[in-house]
Amino acid sequence: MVGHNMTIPNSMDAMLFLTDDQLLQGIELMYFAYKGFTSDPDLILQNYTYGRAHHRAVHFINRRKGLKVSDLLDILGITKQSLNRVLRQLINDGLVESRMGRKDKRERNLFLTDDGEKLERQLSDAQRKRMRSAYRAAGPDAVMGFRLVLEKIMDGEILSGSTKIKEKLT
Amino acid sequence: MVGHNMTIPNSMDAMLFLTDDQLLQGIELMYFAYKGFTSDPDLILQNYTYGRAHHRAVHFINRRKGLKVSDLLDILGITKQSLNRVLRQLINDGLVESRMGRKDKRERNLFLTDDGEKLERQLSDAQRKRMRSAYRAAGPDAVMGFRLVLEKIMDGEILSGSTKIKEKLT
DNA sequence: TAAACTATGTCAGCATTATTGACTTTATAA
DNA sequence: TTATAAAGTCAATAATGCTGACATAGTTTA
Repeated sequence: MVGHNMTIPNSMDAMLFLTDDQLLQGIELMYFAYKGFTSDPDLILQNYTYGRAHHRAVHFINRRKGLKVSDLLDILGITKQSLNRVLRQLINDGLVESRMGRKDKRERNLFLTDDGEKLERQLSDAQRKRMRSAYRAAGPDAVMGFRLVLEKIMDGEILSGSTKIKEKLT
Repeated sequence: MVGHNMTIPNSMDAMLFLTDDQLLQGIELMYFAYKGFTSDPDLILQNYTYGRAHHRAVHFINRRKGLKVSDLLDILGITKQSLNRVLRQLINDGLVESRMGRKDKRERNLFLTDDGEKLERQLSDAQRKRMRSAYRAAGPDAVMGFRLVLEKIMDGEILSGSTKIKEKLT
């Protein structure tokens, strides 16, 4: 008897990595790895009045210096009301600077201040340290596979969401 | 000039996958892939009064049928008060059954009811579908690398947290 | 130029999911 | 029998998301 949600392997050897159990293991791996992935920055953030949402904002402002508010909204995929709360705190606390657009004065370009860069580095150092040791332990070939699978997992998301994200990533 | 947070490659070829930029790309990849990874179940859950926390509970009760409440707490890494709210709803709604332990009557063993299994399958189908197509597109070697890197990312987390999780995973 | 649209910001209210702390009930162990 | 353990509960609080409504300034278009 084959349940309706069971994968039926056509060629056993080639499809073994696609059995339901393999997929469920991958799903749990994603869950636990993501937990580990965020745990170091989360610990650091406890010393501040900031949370994960602040980390994300700071990360992407650092990576795409001078990006517009609307760009950040597209990247994060949240509402402007949600982002605004976070951004307002960061700006009031002097970690982020919001400069009026030069071409279009309605736009605001976002930058990290020196203090903002300090926090970004602190968070990034912790997260990169874990990634580096994982990459090193797994080796270059594994890293290629890791990246490839993650890109494929993203793919559907990007198509169904904002198409601009892919450009922003690279 | 080399900043204090720059990786200094010893042998250029071998270390290229460990540059700060490569690591930051990996970090963003994790972020976006996780978003995609949760997006399908999240959509389904909007038709119910449930959220991601319910999904997790249902997933692990299905995967480790009859597990104790304390096991679930260890796996999820949340407080019993947080879990209790979610579990109470699932039990009241008839998706989860809580049976008194046979050896130790203080313990409660958790099971999905038929309705619980129905929901689990619905959520799991969506998530596995995305994983399957990603795995298929990336190929078996990439999947091996993917799994290896995720395990390494987890490692630190497990050591610093509940050691029992690793047993529970396999 | 006047009207429509765009980018940003803000207020208020609400939902989900997490936290801490205090306490109860029941059952097992010392 | 007293101490410990597993589970459940109440109350208060926090972070982060949402919707809806609205304001202000600047740009486009008719």
